[in-house]
Amino acid sequence: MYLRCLGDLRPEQTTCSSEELAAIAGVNSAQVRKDLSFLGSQGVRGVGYNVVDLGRELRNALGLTKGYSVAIVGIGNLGRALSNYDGFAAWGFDVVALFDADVSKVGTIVGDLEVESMDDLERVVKERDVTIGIIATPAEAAQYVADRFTAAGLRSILNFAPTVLQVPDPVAVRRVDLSTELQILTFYLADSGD
Amino acid sequence: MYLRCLGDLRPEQTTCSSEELAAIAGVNSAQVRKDLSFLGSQGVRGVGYNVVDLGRELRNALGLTKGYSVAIVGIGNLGRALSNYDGFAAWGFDVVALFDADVSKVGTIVGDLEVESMDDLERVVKERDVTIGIIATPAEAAQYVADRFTAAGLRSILNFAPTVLQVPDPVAVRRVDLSTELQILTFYLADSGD
DNA sequence: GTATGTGAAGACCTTCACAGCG
DNA sequence: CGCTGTGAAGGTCTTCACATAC
Repeated sequence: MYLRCLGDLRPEQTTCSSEELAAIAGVNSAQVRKDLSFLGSQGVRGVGYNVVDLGRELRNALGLTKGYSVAIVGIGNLGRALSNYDGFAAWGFDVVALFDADVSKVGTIVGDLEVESMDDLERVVKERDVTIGIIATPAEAAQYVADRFTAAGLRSILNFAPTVLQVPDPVAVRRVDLSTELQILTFYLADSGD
Repeated sequence: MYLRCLGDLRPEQTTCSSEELAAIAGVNSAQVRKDLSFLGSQGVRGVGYNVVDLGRELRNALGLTKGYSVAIVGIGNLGRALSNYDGFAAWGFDVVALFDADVSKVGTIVGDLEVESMDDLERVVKERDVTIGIIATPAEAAQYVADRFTAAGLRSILNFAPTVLQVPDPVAVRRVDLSTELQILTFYLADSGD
């Protein structure tokens, strides 16, 4: 988030205070300093943080120094949108493979990639050095895909299916559940008497 | 999340323990009981929670008893995917309006809706009783759209643009940032020495 | 003077452990 | 006996406040 906020600054701005970052990120300035202190002492007292240095250190800590190859399973509306999402490339993420269980979709072209068969998942993951798998399938298929990803050696999964995945310990899963987000909003609506 | 987990149970299952829910949700069983105690005493000692009753109470607390109308601004890949997303309807969310600033998109049909002009936003929001706004625009436009939404009286915004929105107090914003999710995964990768 | 880095305090969230009820 | 509901304990995260450094 802080890395993104740095991008919101005017390009000519060389230095940035915790107060300023806090305002952009919408958090407390003490929070910013605590968080950034994780990187070691990057700031200069009386001045603030050097924008370029801080950006480099954040990228470093996040492991964004090299590119990552991403595979997407489930080429429905969401999978297609993710395949074409510019935001990934901007941060060094490269979508290198698309899969779908539906044989009628296999072979079709989405963006500049061909949809491939689930049969080839393990092979392709290895050949193209995929490190992150995205699940954009219906809920029923998600656990199966997660198992296949895990078997293929992936240790990072982004799950858009509305299910909690069971995965072995070294595998990290992030879940994005669109309906849940809306439900959380309606909770606030109900709470404020609407 | 618990509401979703209830849906994962076998249909004939009338009762469900906190232990069982915890396993499905991937959390501690004490957590489940604490969370559900927010609803008042719904469980029966020695037995568990009545699935139907618990579902009703959760729906109630979340304010999911009535339907909500949703408007989407920004009909790119993501906006289009969201327009067609089945998962919303299943929880009583009804996408009733699509907007885009690009005049060449205005008038085109996406799903069963026509993309409308930003000029009509306030009018349409009122006419169709929209309560939730989804922002699927580029980052640059997001704050402007949020301001328009706020001016139109919306108090719930789901933001897919990679920006922190500044909104007045009664407005609730949830942010879903796809790139950030991937970056969090790479942090774990870096952390575990990959 | 200004802004960081950080102990200490406070708020919040999670887990334990068990009394109490069906 | 089984499982909830919940005080108490234990964590973790956030904020305050100020010594410290430029």
